[in-house]
Amino acid sequence: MESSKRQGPTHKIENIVATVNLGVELDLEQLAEKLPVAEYNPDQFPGLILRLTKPRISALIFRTGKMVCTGAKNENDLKNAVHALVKLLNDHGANVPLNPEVQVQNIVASGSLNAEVDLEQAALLLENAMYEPEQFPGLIYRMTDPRVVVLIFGSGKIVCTGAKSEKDVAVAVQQLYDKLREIGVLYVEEGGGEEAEELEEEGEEEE
Amino acid sequence: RLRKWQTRARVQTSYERNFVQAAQELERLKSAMGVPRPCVEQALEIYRQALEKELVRGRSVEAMAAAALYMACRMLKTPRPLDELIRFTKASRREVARCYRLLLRELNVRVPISDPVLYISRVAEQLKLTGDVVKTAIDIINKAKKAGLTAGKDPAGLAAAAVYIASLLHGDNRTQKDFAIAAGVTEVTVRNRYKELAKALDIKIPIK
DNA sequence: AAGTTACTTTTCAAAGC
DNA sequence: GCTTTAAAAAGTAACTT
Repeated sequence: MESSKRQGPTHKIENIVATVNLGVELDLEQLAEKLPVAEYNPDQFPGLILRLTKPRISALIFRTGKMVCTGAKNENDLKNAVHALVKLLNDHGANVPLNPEVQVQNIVASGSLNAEVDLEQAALLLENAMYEPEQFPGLIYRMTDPRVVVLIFGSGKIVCTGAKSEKDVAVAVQQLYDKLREIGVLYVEEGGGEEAEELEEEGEEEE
Repeated sequence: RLRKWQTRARVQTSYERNFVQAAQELERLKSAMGVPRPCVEQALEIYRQALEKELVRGRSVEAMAAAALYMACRMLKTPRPLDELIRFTKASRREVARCYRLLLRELNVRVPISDPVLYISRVAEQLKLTGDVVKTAIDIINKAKKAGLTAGKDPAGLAAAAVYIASLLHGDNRTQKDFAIAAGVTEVTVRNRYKELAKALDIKIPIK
């Protein structure tokens, strides 16, 4: 009589952080002057900030020719953004290679276990977990296998961060789901019809 | 003989001097906040362990002492909100929180999970409420836990709402703001938790 | 009281203080 | 350790209307 239509976990990549080595030293002052959209305050931060609008991707460009790209939601957008940035730099005095080396450093994904989680119980049963509702509503779980950190909320929604590949995210999310089911802290809505005791009279409150 | 004394003094300064500073700071916090003596003693023990494991390196005595006191109060079931502690320390909440996490990870101590019930007595005490109100509030919190309404919520906010509802049920007339201030949260939070609890637990509030 | 905006947590690289 | 970027989750806070 139990329909096993448990959806299982789902997830979506929200942000990819990658480093790019252009291999050439850059004159940030000159670039900042030619690119009015660029932000460059060396006193505040050594990198020049460029924001692309199509897919909203930001780049931090350094004197050494190294660059950090953030905001991409998939590797394809990331590649296109890097190409666009290279062209933009070359159109404004720089001379960088067309296909620089790109390394994904961090992937952030959001998702859902499609089941509510008893965070208090999970905190007691999981090894590397920290749950401090006074400071943050999510349970912080450090996974060692794929080395990632997952924020788990009572609603079953999760955030996986620290992954180096999309596969790591998928593996981590599935492993987390299996572990939480195993220790029995996942609950599907219907569950056992719990009661809500009555306490007093009826009426409306108004001030 | 002089060199021997200097050597001993040097050994003592690395450990003893820091410990004495922490003890003075904890004594100051106790007076300023009205923390029970057992909590200060427990905090001193935690601080001593932190010193032995060299966790105080590169950190301010104040931040580590505040973190130790926060942890001690929770271990002895008389929690004080971190934001309340922060008002009496020079250290930023960021560093105190960082020290607390370091102590949590490096010392093999078990700090009980924040329990809204432990904040009920504090709120009731400040507002001088009756034991019956406290009992009803605890009842409400226990039902809320069973109904899965407490996950991720600030225990102080839950306690404030539970005591507020209990007061209404017992005919007391205190404003939401009174409970919010007593619990150290905003009226908005008390109102949100109150509505949520009253609706989910189907509690009917009598018109006064 | 509703809306906004903003901050809490986690992750990661870059260069320099 | 800090500075800057991005992004999500859910809760709390601080303003404005």
